[in-house]
Amino acid sequence: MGTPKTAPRTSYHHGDLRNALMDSAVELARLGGPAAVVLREVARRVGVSATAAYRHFSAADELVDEVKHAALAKLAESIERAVEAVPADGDPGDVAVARLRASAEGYLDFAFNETGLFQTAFCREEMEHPEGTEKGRPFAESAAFQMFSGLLDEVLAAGRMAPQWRDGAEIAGWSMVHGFAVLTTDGPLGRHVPDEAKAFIRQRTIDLLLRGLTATD
Amino acid sequence: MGTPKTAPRTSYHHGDLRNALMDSAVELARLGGPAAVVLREVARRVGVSATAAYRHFSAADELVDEVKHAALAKLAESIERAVEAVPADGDPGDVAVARLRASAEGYLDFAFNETGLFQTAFCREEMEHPEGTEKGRPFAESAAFQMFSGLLDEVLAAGRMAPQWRDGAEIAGWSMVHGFAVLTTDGPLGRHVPDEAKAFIRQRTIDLLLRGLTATD
DNA sequence: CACGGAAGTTGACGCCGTCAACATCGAGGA
DNA sequence: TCCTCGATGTTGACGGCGTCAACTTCCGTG
Repeated sequence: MGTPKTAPRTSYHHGDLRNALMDSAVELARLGGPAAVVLREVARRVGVSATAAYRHFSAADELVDEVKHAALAKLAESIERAVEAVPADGDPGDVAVARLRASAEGYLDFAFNETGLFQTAFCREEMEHPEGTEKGRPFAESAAFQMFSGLLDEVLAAGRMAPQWRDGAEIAGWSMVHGFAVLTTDGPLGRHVPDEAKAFIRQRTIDLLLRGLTATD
Repeated sequence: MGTPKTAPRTSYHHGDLRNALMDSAVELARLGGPAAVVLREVARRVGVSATAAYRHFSAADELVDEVKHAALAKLAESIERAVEAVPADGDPGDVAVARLRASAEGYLDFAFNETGLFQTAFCREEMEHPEGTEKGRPFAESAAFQMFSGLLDEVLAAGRMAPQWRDGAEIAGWSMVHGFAVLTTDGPLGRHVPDEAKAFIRQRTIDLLLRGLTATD
């Protein structure tokens, strides 16, 4: 525990402490989720006294919130990567649906491959962010949510979705993917379900979602 | 804080300390979620020294886990109540679908009305429970899950669901309802979405799920 | 070149979970 | 009847946590 990762610095001042603390905190979150982001441990790893962090963060919770938003950004990246990897040729409706599906896959890939960061991204917001700022902003304006919303618009425009089902579809769809991620990572399905079963129900869950969104009744 | 809730006891021994601690812990969880279940505070409220709890729980985490399972049981009750309230007359298919819908409503009612307990029910399992015991048992054998599974069987038997979609439907459906509950209680949708909007997307989410499950292709 | 403020340090406080050692009480055998 | 012994509580202490006040170091600017 608490092994310093960098050689002890030479000068009294660090020079880039804020970033160093963030990097260390993100690493801890990656390995152990939000609970692992412990101020004193973060400082220890950077080789600095615990209270030094207070020159850059108003409280430990603020540091966690920064990590949280970094994790959210990485999640958005994972989704975007998956969506962009879908070949754009072929029937526009098929492409739109494939891209939507890919967004769910990217979401779940991140949840499984970066479980600690995923948990941190959705842990309780500790600080109150002022209304106007980037972090106080409604989740509906976040990068990931906007992307998902755009993908649904594509599906609608391609005629693969009944217009009366468009409204609220972001949240309904998000709920399903997120719920599956939560239940199968830190949740009750995490430990007792073998991996191949998880892979099956993962596809099942996405299939069911797409079926609900694109059914033609 | 720390106001004792009962008159200071008269005898050296409490007599029913384990239950008293549990009640107090459940109350704290109800008000503040899993993080509010603090061993010293629980003991303080019961009017007993902190270490007395160690005669009944091996560690603080064990106490939290007990609360967790109590909360899970209450969730199952809420679902059951909602399902039983559905009138059983009319077309069997309609009844089966209505009961399935009611289970989702009962789930979400609990999440919104008892947010602290809901969060506690799904917080990370702190202790390792031995394989065979009631608490080490797979979630798939829990009361709530079994009930949900039975409701899906009813829908299938009533011919309102294509058989090839039955497999894995518990988890897919559970994911959607759970995801919505998580996102709108402690999650990012909790603070910024007004209540009437929540009510709309709540129905939307359930509708989408039922549509996916019962669509006739 | 002095000097003022930004960026680190030390030491302390109260909170937490936990342990070891001690105190109290009630049930059951001598 | 009394004695004892195990179950159940208590006290005091330890280390770890977040945080504050007071002090120190160093760099950029006038």
